[in-house]
Amino acid sequence: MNEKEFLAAYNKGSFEAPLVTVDAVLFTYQDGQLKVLLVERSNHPEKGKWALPGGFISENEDKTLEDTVTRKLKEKTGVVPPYVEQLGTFGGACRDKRGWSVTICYTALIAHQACESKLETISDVAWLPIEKVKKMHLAFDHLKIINKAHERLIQKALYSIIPAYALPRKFTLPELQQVHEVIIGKPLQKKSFRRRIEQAELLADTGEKRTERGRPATLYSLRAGSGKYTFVRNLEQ
Amino acid sequence: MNEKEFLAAYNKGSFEAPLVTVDAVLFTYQDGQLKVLLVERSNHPEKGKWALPGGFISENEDKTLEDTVTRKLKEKTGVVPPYVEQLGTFGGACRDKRGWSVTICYTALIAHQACESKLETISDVAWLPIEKVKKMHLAFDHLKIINKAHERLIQKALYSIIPAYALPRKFTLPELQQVHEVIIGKPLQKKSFRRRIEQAELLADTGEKRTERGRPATLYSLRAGSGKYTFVRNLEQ
DNA sequence: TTCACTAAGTGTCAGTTGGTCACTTATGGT
DNA sequence: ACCATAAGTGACCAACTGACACTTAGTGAA
Repeated sequence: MNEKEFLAAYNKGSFEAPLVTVDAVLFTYQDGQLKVLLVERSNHPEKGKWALPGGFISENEDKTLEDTVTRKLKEKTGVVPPYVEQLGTFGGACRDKRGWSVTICYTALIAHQACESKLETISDVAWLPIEKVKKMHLAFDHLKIINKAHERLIQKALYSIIPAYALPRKFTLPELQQVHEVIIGKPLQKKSFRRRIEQAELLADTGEKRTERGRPATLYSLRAGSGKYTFVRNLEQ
Repeated sequence: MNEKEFLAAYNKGSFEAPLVTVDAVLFTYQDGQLKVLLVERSNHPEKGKWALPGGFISENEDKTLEDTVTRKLKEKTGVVPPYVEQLGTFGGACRDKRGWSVTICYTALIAHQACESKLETISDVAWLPIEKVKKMHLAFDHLKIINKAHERLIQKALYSIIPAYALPRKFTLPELQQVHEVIIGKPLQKKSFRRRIEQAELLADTGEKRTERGRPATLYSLRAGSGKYTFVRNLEQ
């Protein structure tokens, strides 16, 4: 079938288009764990199972795919996460029993504190530790998607300071190192970590300190405009 | 609109789903240049303009998105490229005048020799040098997509030997270096390049040599099973 | 006020990697 | 036999990274 034939069938409605959704793997750091935001499905198929937050494109409200994902995340968390990046698109004939489906997935990071109030008002949404999630049986192929998002996040933790977006605006270097360690799953050398971060010149010293047992730690924030230049070495993506 | 309402509208046909296509940026190395395979559009919209090869998902023929992209590339080149990787998905309300559209894009590499015979039989398909393409006015947002694919390919040329897939099965290290240099757009140091490649242990010495002025060059081939382990350093993608 | 405890942050050295460039090697042609 | 040409290597230096001991700045108890 060529393009002309396809479009003729499509316009007649005699062609079944794939179901298109936009989903997000939203990470945060809470209680020393890396957590993922999941939603309990209230509709068939896969009713009752945990799934990634997401939904259908709204041709009225959305101009871009990013509009869709941020709209959906705002519905669940009340805020737009500071970091959102496309992860990949998963599609196929068998991933949804209704037939061919395609989901465009995003990875996002947020400080859990930023959306605490909203989350308390919704019962079917929860932060779940990624280690626990990996043993669960999620809806569709969402576990595969989460695994891919985690793999990518590990790479980012090794070569960038993007994990900082999982923390509140002000944070200490030891805190940031903990986030990296939890993401990667193994301890990092303090000196090497700090060197890497400092060389990147992507953090701004707020001048403030935080004290709680031991020497006070300097509070840093992500430098303005570091959105696209968050990489420590001259790698990209 | 929640999921239930959406699905009700969708099933009634009262909801206009986005037009979903799968496209590919297929690169090759020919005559000292990096080239991209483009197709001249024979249908509205954008009729007559050059566009990326691609098309609609066939719910009969395709089980996965990779099936769609390889099927489409085989239609144009006669063969399935040895390297195909998802690049990203581009969607929005304005990129196609017909309304909301989504295109899932792939990057692919192939030796131009592998598809020469087929290409001679199709008149509206051509290898165009990327430098020329960047100054052209392509259909839809395809130039933006090609630029993104090129940026990603540059990163791969810096840290992997994936560009080897743009060459025939057997090639010399100086040839591979040329491909990398053309992709990156600047010369590379011979010794550093060779060290990087050798350390990766991803090439197999075929035992053969190729002579044409000067000392004969050793012919290498990509090691079997190096498909997913093509990276020189322990980076990922 | 002094001392112990804790955790942040630094100094330093050794091993590794990467850039540079001159050198050697293998071939064909004069 | 020698030269031209291009492949492939040796060797040095600078930069980066890991490892770990050390110093520093705070709290709280004697």
